[in-house]
Amino acid sequence: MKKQERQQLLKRLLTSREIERQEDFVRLLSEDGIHVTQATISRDIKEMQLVKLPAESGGYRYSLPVQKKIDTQKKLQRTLQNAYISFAVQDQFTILKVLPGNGPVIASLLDQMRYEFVFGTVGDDSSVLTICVSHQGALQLEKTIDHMLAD
Amino acid sequence: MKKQERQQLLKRLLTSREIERQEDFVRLLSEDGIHVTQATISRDIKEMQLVKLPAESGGYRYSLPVQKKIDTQKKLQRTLQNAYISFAVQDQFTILKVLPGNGPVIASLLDQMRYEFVFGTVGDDSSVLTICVSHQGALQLEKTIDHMLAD
DNA sequence: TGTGAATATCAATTCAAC
DNA sequence: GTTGAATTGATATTCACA
Repeated sequence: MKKQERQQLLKRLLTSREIERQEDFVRLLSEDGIHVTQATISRDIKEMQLVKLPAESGGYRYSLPVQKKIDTQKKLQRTLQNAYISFAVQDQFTILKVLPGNGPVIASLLDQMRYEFVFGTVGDDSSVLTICVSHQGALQLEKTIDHMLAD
Repeated sequence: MKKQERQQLLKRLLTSREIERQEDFVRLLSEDGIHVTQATISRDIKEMQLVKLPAESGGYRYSLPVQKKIDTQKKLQRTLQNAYISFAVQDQFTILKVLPGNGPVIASLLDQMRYEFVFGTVGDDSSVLTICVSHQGALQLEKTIDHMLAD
């Protein structure tokens, strides 16, 4: 049993079972006849960049890596905090005013976040127009941006 | 100092500092004159659904929640595992054949994943055409899909 | 390099108090 | 409902060795 094969198996387990603890991996693997210790699982998890998430259910779940999304959100937040001027909502539209030069990057980052309430975004030098799926959606976007600015 | 204020502060710290351990939070808060214990931070982290990520640098970082991205990936993987028929690469293009009805949802999920090597995706009833940024990118997409199917 | 055994470190929970 | 102190529980690392 090579490390790589084991790690493939870990991924498979991750999507097919609820893994709360590293010991769960140890147990499930041993049911498949693969005997490793928690120490090895810990190393695998680090290497695979798996994460332990607080689950909605109240417990914890191990999950696949998520680095990119986080990076995007961080960048958007930082950019907003640096460049924000004003925000307005009308119907399903929003207009975000930002410091010159920041419109396109913010529009792009908003796109990348793939908010389900955003239909599309376009940014010129100092404005970002967002078309939301509804007025409700526009309000959600407002809330989201407020949060980022407040954080 | 209310819990909510403290949690806002935690978010701010998260984006402005590198937090490796819960004790880092305790220390940084106490520098701001806010005295709580690791137990409280642990509860905050659970409630805010923060995650401890294996960092590229080798250590660990606490980070903002990431549930949505994970959900998307899981859904894409499950859908692919259910509906996959074949995959082909030519130049910077790929054609994925799937069971009837699954093309649009897979195209959409692929879009949502925002793979940096994918330029654009379009799905009809049973096919998904992806335009990648390069032939290399197309190969990366192939690898990604293979992984999902293998997991 | 990869691993287990033991250990150290870190995180989650319990329990009492407010 | 919220917290700290103490504790338990879980995870990361060290060290020896294959």
